[in-house]
Amino acid sequence: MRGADLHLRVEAHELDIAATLDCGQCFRFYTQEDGTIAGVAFGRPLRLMQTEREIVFYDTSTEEYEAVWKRFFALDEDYGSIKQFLSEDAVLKQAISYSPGIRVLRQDRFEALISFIISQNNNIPRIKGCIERLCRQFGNRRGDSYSFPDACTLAAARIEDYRELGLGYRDTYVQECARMVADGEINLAAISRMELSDAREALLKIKGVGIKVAECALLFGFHQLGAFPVDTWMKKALANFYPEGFPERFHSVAGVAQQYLFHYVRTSPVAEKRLRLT
DNA sequence: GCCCAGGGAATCG
DNA sequence: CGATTCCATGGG
Repeated sequence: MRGADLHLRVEAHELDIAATLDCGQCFRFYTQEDGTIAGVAFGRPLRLMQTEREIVFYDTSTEEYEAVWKRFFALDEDYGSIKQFLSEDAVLKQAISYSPGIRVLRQDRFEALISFIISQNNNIPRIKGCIERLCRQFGNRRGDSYSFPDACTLAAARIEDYRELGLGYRDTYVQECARMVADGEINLAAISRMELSDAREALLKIKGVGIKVAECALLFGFHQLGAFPVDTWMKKALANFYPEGFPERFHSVAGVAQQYLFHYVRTSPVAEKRLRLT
């Protein structure tokens, strides 16, 4: 049963799907040879195309858009206000103007948690490959691709079945985390309702989840915009731009700021030069 | 062969 | 407490 193509009038500075889906917060979207971007989220395949004035959602419906994609892309949030607030800081203003269409996605919490366990001491292209193989092995077919597997499936799978995926030592972390979720030892729904500090504490009980992975899961999977992941890139950025520490007044949306900064220092040639100065 | 990649656990002072 | 060290894997 095919849906229609939905044309959404959005300017690129409000939502840039290429930057948003390729700035290290999600790992399941790829740019195709025809220029469209395709991937899977919440078990639903999606193919997109962006022009100057609109984004085309192929083969979907207004119902699916309202129920799933609007929320996934945070199009129900006022990013104008957030960006205006963060732009009070000169460095953030620069990072935001470099890629103003980035938004923090609302991803599935289990998928985000497992994905960022896999991300540790790993690079983005290889993380994407690992997750793709995980989905092919344990997920369900959805058109041309596969859904992200659920906790029960990952918990029940044998460790030998993980080995060919190339996760390295992280495979036991993934299996054990899935088991804790499947058994109810970790209640992700309950963590969703917690305040940030309690949610952090809860996630840190999972083996393979340290501070950085917890912050990523909270920001990208639990939509805690105050979560603030610091990886090797962010360490460089903070040392160069904020030697006195990141401004406290941005704490409520520090994660959003982090994502603009992360993308900026990772991909901007200008930022790269500035980072070399110290 | 080396180093690095959106780090974390185990161990040691 | 902080600081090492080891952990699999692939690309540059």
